[in-house]
Amino acid sequence: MTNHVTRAGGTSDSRLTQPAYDIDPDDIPDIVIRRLPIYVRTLKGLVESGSRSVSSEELASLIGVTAAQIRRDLSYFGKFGKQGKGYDIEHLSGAIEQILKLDRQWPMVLLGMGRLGHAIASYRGFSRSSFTIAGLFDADPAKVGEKVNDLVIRPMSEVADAMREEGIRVGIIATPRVQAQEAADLLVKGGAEAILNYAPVILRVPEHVTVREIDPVSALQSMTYYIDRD
Amino acid sequence: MTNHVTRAGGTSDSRLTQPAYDIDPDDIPDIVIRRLPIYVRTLKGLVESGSRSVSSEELASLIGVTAAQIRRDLSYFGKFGKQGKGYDIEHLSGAIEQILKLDRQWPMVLLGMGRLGHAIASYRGFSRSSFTIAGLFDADPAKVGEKVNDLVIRPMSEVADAMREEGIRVGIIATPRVQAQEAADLLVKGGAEAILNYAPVILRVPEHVTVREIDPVSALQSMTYYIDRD
DNA sequence: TTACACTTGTGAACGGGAACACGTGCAGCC
DNA sequence: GGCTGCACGTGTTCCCGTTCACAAGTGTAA
Repeated sequence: MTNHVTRAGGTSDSRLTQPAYDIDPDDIPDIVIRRLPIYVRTLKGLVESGSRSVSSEELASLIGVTAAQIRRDLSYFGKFGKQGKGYDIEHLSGAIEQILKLDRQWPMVLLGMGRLGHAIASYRGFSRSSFTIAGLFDADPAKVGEKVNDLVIRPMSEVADAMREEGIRVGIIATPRVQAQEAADLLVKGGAEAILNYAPVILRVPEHVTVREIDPVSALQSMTYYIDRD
Repeated sequence: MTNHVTRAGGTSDSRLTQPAYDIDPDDIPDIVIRRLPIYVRTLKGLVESGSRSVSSEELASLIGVTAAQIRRDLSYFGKFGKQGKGYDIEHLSGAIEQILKLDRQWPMVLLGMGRLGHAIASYRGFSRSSFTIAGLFDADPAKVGEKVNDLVIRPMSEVADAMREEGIRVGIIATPRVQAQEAADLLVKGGAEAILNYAPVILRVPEHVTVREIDPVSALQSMTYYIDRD
């Protein structure tokens, strides 16, 4: 995690071009990075509604944060707005997508093809974004060979090789809890740099690998704390 | 959100009893609350492995946080440990479950019975915890009447009434994006205090309603930022 | 019984992200 | 074309969660 973020070249949008050289990704709080997808999503909604530009104030009220926070967040990456005018929606949206490297397709492997794995494999939300499930894997020989959405389930042992061959660096873990760490190790062996973990375990991975947890049960378990009456 | 947290009565475990009166839930950072389910989960894992007690140090390294943080987190709710000894695993686990109100069953309604809704309805992770899906709802008349795991899909218009009748205060939204706010409004109307939202939208809800987002696409989109090479 | 090793609970210090507040520059209008 | 006002970008302040550090309590062993 020591390279620089916004690559030269890319789009030919010459107005509103930001410098954005010499930004160390490590200097930007992760919390800021996690807000960026929300900004993109909201901006795309605004495009649909036909707007050309937004102020930080409007965007903020749409998202439910403060305008100052949006301005500060964006300032980490450059200058995207015009004083007195606001932000050009399409431009800003594109710029953030570029920052997040969403201006390309990301193939992913999916590990664990039980009920959850099947559901994820069929989930349409991924394909609508920049992500494609390109490989399905399961440790159970009985499941290997089964066809799901034009993909054949392959044996777990082949994950690392498949990732290297196909240049895949994003993995999804949907195995049972006890096999999740093992799955993570395989992903790391295959060169994974990003892991989406649906198993309720804290994974041990090297420094350079990012992990995000999807944990609906924890989410529910923390919400009940706030429920008032019995 | 102005009542007090740890109710009197409950378990009869008289050793290691903490005071815990006069704790205002609002005074405790939400981030702390969100860590508690992880503590419980880890403690339960330790029970299985046969241990009797843990130190904050051990627990911390298991979870991947600092020992000081665990001690501080727990201190918001009372005194659960013994100096020189650590924490009694079973007791601490039970105490946190009580704090989170996991010492009972929470029935939930599930709104939106598309692919995602079906997957959630069949998800075993909920039933293994303190949560049960008690009602399925969809706006599409064609889906109404369909039976899924012993439950019949009911029309969306009946949500609020059903919740009040059955005393349900937790809802899951699995509708398409554009119907999610509408679904949230119905849940609020039915008296929901906790909403688990799988739709990629920011929901507008009254102050006293807690919402947690499950958003795998955002998670992926923020991770690609950190991926190094092309 | 005393000494010692261990670990908690918490006051105090620290650090980092959020919010404030304003100088600056662009836009639009008379 | 000059003037007015709006909204960005950012130096500064503030706040809150995290970490430090240690006094005090507990168990063990000689």
